Formats: sequence, structure tokens, C-alpha cells
Amino acid sequence: MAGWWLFHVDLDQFQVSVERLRRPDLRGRPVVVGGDGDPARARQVVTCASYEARALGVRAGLPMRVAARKAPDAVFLPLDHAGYEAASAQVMDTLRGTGRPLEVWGWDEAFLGVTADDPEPVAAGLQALVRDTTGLPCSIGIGDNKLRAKTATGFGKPAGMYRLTGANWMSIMGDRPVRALWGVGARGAARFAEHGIATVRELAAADPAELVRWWGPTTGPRYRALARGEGETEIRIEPWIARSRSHQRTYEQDLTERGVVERELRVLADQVVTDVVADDRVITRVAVVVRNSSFFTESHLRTLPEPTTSAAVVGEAAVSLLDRFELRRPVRLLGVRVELAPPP
DNA sequence: TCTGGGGTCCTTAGTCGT
DNA sequence: TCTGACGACTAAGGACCC
Repeated sequence: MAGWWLFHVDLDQFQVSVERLRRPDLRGRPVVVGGDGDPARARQVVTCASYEARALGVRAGLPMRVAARKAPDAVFLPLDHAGYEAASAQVMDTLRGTGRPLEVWGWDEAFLGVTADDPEPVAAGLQALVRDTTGLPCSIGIGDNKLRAKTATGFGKPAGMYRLTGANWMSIMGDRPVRALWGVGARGAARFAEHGIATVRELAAADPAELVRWWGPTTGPRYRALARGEGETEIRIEPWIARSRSHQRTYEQDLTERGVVERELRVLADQVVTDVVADDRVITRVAVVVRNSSFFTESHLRTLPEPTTSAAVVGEAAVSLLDRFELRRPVRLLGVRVELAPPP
């Protein structure tokens, strides 16, 4: 009898793969995608590195200049959002076209609900379908819930598949560090270490009351469930409704004059409002983010007197929020974030 | 090595009204 | 009139993810 499976479909080195569709000569070579593609420019980081570049130590998040030092022979390319969006849409349409429920998670990931006795041949068929239709390679994690499927994908990369269920979760994950869990970052792992918890197995066996004391009534139980591999099994096919929208920019040279800061804030406000209006949404709150030259980040938020779609109103609100910041040091980054009213 | 951009969710703390 | 409990809401910051 057929079981219900969650597939996590993840496109491999997504941005690099899309670039290689247009430029087959890039296959087999180290490729680094990020910023405007100029590794000499300061304050840009790598968004996606090909496996050849990763072998040289280049990773997402690495400053482009450092990447250029590690991989001097790599091809550096600028980000092409429109291109990635189009490629992503094609992949998602292909998956949806199989008639199975699809939950899209950003450009390069999605969960698919699959009914099958034997899921691996189905996964192989999907990989072939995506590759033949779009030219893009993907990995598939197979699980009895979303967490296990998502975690399994990592063991299938590149271009492979892996199955993780209640039957093998602890034998595969138990001895790994808690950091291997999806949702446990460096800070979380450090806090667990303070309590003598290093591995997934130790976390799964931890006293639930202790976890609540350390982390609170919501997060404590969530970590425990995470370590045990528990997760959602439903696919939500409704499109995601964004709660907020933002634009932020790190300046190549820190800003030192208030007039310039105000002007840049209005530019960012214009960009955000343009996006929001294009999506037919309405703004209820405005936040400003300032990161200074010491990398200290501060934000302040204001609720508007009434919901708006006016760039002038948002710009004014942003500039007025500036009074709540110290602004004693040069400004490295400015951001404008708006929160949105629920759609009608 | 020196740290982007775009998001979400949670916690904590303060305020307000009943 | 004073006080406390409690929910709703706001604000700031932290952590995490891709």
C-alpha cells in the first residue's frame, strides 16, 4: 500500500547552474556569483560558489575579495535576479505540472507531497524531468515529514537523493553536533554546549523541563522535537503572503553627512514602496536600520497614523525615525523595512 | 577573512485599558 | 481610590535561513 512522502527538492548550486545554462563553457570550472561580479570591489560577498570553487575554500557569505584570493582562476559573475526568478518559475511549474501538491520555499527549494510505495524511483523520475525540462540539476530529500526530507537533501547533494525517516533518523543524526539540525545556528549550539549538550542524541534525550527553563515555553520544546526529527507533514499550496518588505544597502564608503543619509533613506523608501505597490499591498509600519562603521546595528520602528502607499509618506517617516539614532559614527549600511497590512 | 541582501519568527519589556 | 492580574499591542533585538 502506498505511503505519503515528503520530498524536498533543492536545486544544486542554483545561481551557478543558471549561469551555466547560458554559458556552457563555464562547466567544470570554478565559478563564483555575487554582488556586481567584481571581486576587487569592497563589501560584496559570495552568493553562490560552484563545487569546483568550494573545493578551493570559497563559500557563500565569503567576501568576494577573499574568494578571489582563494580562487584566482575562478570566473566571477554578477547576480542576475531576473534570470534566477525565471529559471525558478520554470522549475516550480514543472514540478506543479506533475499534479502533486507543491510548497515553494524561495527560488531554489520546494516541498512536494508524493504518494508512493517506493519513493526513490519517483524521485529519480522527477530529477530527470527537471533536468530535461529546465537543464538544472537538483537533489531530493525523501522523508516522512518536512524536517527529515529537508535534512536528507544534504546527504543527497549533488544531484542525488537520500531517505530519512523515523527508522533511521537517530542512527544517522544522533552522533552529529546539534549545529547539524536545521534551525540551530552557532549561537544556539554554543548555548547548548554550556549545558553539556553537544550532539543531536543528547538533545533528544534532554529533560524537557530543563529545556523549558533554558529556552522558554516555545523554543525549548521545539528544540527537543527538532532533535527527535519531528516535523510537519502537510504541504501548503497557497502562495506565501509576505509580512514585510525591505531594501537595504551597504555603502562602499561610509556615509558621514546627515543630509546624505536622509537622501539615501528616501531612495530606499522609494524602492520599497515601488515593490509594495507592484504587489498591491499597503504599508502600516516603517522601520529604519542603521549599521555603523563598528558593525553595530540598530533599528527603530514607527506605526503610521494610517496605512499608506505613498513613497513621500514612507520617506518622511523614515527620515523622522533618524532622530532616534545616535549617529555618532559613520554609517556603513542603511535599510528601510515596511510592514504590510494583510491583503484584502 | 571581515563580514550582503531579503526575509521570518521568537523573546523580552513596556504601556494601556479593563 | 488603590492595586493587581491579564490580554492586546508596540517596540527592540536576537537568531536563523537561503
